[in-house]
Amino acid sequence: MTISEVSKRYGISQDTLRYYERIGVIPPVHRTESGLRDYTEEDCGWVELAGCMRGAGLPLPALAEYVRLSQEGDGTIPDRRELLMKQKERLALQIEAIQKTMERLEYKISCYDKAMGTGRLVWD
Amino acid sequence: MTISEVSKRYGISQDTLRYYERIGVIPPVHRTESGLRDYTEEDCGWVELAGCMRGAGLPLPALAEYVRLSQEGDGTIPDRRELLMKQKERLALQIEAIQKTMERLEYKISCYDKAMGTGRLVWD
DNA sequence: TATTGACCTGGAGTCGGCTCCAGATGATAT
DNA sequence: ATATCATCTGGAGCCGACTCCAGGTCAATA
Repeated sequence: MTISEVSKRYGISQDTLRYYERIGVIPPVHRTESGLRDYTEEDCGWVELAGCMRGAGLPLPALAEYVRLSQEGDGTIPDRRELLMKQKERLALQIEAIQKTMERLEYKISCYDKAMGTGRLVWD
Repeated sequence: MTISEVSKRYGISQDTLRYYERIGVIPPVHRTESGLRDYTEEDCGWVELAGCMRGAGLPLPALAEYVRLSQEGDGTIPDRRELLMKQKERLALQIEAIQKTMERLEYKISCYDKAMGTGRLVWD
């Protein structure tokens, strides 16, 4: 699979795909004899994982560390588990913060709704 | 209230407080005769709002726009409502993405839990 | 086989969101 | 009065995550 196909498939730019590979967020991708990237399904799996994690705002260095550990073999299983746990907790906190903010926004919006009836805004 | 007090109260550095004011994420803060910042409770309200919104990852330019509109008077009420709605929707999407990622992490972690019993990792 | 379009690398540039610094001025304690 | 500490401004620097570019190679088509 060419880089342009992978790019379309996951909505990640070619530049970003190369960048991810460079910094180790995905392991080295298989190449054709002449040196062009030729993504296997496994390569794609890593791309998809990176896309998912990045979509949630996980820091790339954490992801790169996970990939590095994975390449290193079964000895790193506990470390990898640990890493994933930490990131999960980070995300849980983040969700909390976002929910608090959403409630706040909803409250404000309700004030604006009233204001749009009366023309005057109370408690902004 | 001095900037150092406000900084402690909201856990936002003095530099960041000045920065926020500079880019309009909070409106101009009241000053003493000699030009030192002297935050009123209203000023603090804006700081607190900014802290909450950036905690959820809201882009500062959006926040600045909101502040600008607020300074402009009641004529901008519909615009402000619109702006808040948009950001709320952005946050809703973000929560979805994060939840998807968390499920994924949980699944992976469960695989690692099994792996740590058997010594072998299945389906990483 | 000549051209055109996709892909390569290494490095530079961009953008958001801070963070740090220098040099000046204000406030406080001895 | 003086030393020390907080605060001021404007500007530079930094970090993460891309994004763009130049100059070169590879591949498909006429």
